[in-house]
Amino acid sequence: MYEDDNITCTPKRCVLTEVTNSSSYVSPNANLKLLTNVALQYPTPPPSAVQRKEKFLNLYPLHGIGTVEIQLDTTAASLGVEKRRMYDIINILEAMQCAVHKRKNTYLWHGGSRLNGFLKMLKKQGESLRLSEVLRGRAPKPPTPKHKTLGVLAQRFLMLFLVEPHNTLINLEMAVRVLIDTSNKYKTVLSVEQQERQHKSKVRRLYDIANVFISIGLIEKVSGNLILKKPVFKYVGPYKPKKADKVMVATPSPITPLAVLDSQQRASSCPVYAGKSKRKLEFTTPTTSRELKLGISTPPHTPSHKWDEILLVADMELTRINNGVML
DNA sequence: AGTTCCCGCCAACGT
DNA sequence: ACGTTGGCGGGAACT
Repeated sequence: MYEDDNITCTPKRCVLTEVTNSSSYVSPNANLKLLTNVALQYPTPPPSAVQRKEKFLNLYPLHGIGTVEIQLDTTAASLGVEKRRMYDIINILEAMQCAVHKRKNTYLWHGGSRLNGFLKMLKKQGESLRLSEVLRGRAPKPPTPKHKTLGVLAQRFLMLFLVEPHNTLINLEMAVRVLIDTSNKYKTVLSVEQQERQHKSKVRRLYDIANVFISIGLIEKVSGNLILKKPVFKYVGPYKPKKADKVMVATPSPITPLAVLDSQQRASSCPVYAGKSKRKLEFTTPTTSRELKLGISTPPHTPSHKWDEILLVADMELTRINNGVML
């Protein structure tokens, strides 16, 4: 994937004099200038920013290169992006265990070697967090840590897919509602528009995350959705959660988000953000956690019907709206 | 007019 | 102090 993919057609080839209407000889330097000017006459590809992630993964592919060190500053330079943007990418990748923070400015790149195992663990954690139920408004949202939010958000976003039947469609709005704990223990009641801004902000984060996930082939954007105007995503990654057993349509039970649900959260159930050092949030490595054999004994078949999927999403939307109304 | 995402301020943390 | 990370939201760029 190269960034000039955007150029839909190659400009017709012609001699310099044809475009510059100058026929006299010019020095190489002047020639260069001319070329630059000429180049500017043609449609330029958009300042490849969306492709930052692709560029990065081009440099550090998921497979093929072993374990290598990544220097943030030099990588940023070679990608032609500011360093700040490197964090956006690497934090998400780190949350997927593709890289570990080694020391200042340095990450160790593992690529996708640990991905499968990690996905299994994420699924486990997603179950511990009862995300399936949270999705349907039947369980309290897990508390969100205050640090490493991008990484945690990324992990939990992925958990949603892993915990649900395969091919479940998830949209960002819904994910944010589910994943972001809006309860602030300090009665600093956020105004409606504050909540609004916060929500939008989180959706922005999720866009970044989703794009990285797309880049590493974990999810796909499902376009042409006629029912919901917002984009929905589906999991297409390596480790298939489970065979879709009969897509069940969640009961649209409007529930009171936080009132009904008093949290009997157990910290033990979410090792994701264990560790209390403010910044130092290690994401649990599969090596340290005891072996988790996932007993997915879900044989069923019934290849999920597209409409069932859509219904499910629509239903979740409904639930979401219901919840929203009662905020 | 809404969706998607770029960009950079600046705070929180580390040294 | 000063450098490194990264939360966060305005608003540009795209539909």
